[in-house]
Amino acid sequence: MNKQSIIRLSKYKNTLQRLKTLGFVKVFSDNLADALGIRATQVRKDFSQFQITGNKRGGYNIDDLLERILRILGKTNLQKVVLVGLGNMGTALMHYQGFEREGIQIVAGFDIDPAKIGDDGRIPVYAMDNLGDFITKNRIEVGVIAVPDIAAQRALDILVASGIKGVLNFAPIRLRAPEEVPVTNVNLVQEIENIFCLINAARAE
Amino acid sequence: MNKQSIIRLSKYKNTLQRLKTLGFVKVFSDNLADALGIRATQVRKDFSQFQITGNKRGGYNIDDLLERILRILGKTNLQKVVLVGLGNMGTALMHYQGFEREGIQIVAGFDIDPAKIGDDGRIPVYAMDNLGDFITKNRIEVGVIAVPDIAAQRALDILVASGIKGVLNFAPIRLRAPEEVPVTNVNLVQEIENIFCLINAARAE
DNA sequence: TAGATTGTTAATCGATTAACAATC
DNA sequence: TAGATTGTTAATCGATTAACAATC
Repeated sequence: MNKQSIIRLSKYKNTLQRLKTLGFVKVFSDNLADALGIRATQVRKDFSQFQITGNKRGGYNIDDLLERILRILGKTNLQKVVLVGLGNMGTALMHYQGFEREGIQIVAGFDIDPAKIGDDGRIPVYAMDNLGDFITKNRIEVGVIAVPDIAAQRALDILVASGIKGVLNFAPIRLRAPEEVPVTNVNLVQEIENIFCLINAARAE
Repeated sequence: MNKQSIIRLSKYKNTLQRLKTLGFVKVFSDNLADALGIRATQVRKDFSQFQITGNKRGGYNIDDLLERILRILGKTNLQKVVLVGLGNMGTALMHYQGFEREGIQIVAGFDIDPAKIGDDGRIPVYAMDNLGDFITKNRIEVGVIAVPDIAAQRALDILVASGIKGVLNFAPIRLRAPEEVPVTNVNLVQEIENIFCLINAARAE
């Protein structure tokens, strides 16, 4: 229901998976709160929202808890995404190991540059013309946009028209999407600007 | 004062720069609100917080407004940053054009891998051993961490010990830093997980 | 039982928005 | 002047936290 709590859900998951490798069997709201730097009440409130219950006195069973969270996060299956745009950022994302490790698979890349099209044996790269069809045929739910600003809205329109359900956008521009298609923006220039701004603000105090 | 309003400040800046290229001379709180998808009162409240005033009836002069905002954002000078870790993400950031365009300059990269050390004529890459000295000597204020999880805390410690003022961290791990050094995290796996989660939540409703 | 932990209700806090006086 | 827009105060909203009853 609440976007913040969904983000925390993903963090609980990571913490739980680590605790599990350490041999932990149960966990208390207090433990998770410490790990995330929040309050224990918040943890219990979050779980309450998703109808996750624990045992008074006994905390939460990690296996049960993880299963519930993974189901809520939609992680019971492999999560397939397509990548649109193979510039610097796109290429880095393509090679980034972290996704596979978390059950996220980039199944195909798309670019207008013919030189980038082909299959190096890992992830195939197709021409932009094939984007719509690919999404429809393979029922892809999530697309990542890593094209230049000017091409971003066009890319999004194709994704939406082909039935995409959600988008992660790296182009530093506000995209127009129908309400039912969530678009999350990652703007790296802005992130760095914010840090300088925080530094400046601290200096001014 | 408020982190949200600082982030918006950066967005106002982008919008204003675009309006300026279109030949606009003045702008109303309503215009900026539309551009950011927020309310006009919020825009005026933000400006009020930073002691930016406009003209009743006449809106805000774009040049004046931009100058004020750029000063608050610390954009009067070139913003120098160092990049620690030249894996996929680090390399992509190194080649990303968007920073230079906004007055952000990656002045050096650092990596443990000797094969990555050198100077291709654009941005020099040094051994990790030189990181601390470089920051101190060049009075670098912001560092970007793009090393693997396990190396991230160590990298941060060096940055902090050398007097860094703020950090952007791509390692998917919570780093411990002194309170006065803001650390902003970008976690791409988490961003994609959140999208899937939003999709799932929508389906459940 | 005594102590510890959950789950929920009520209070608090902070950020956004509505309302409106000031004024160009 | 009439109309439009700013700047601020007060109301609202949503999210976090404190308090505490339930109970293992």
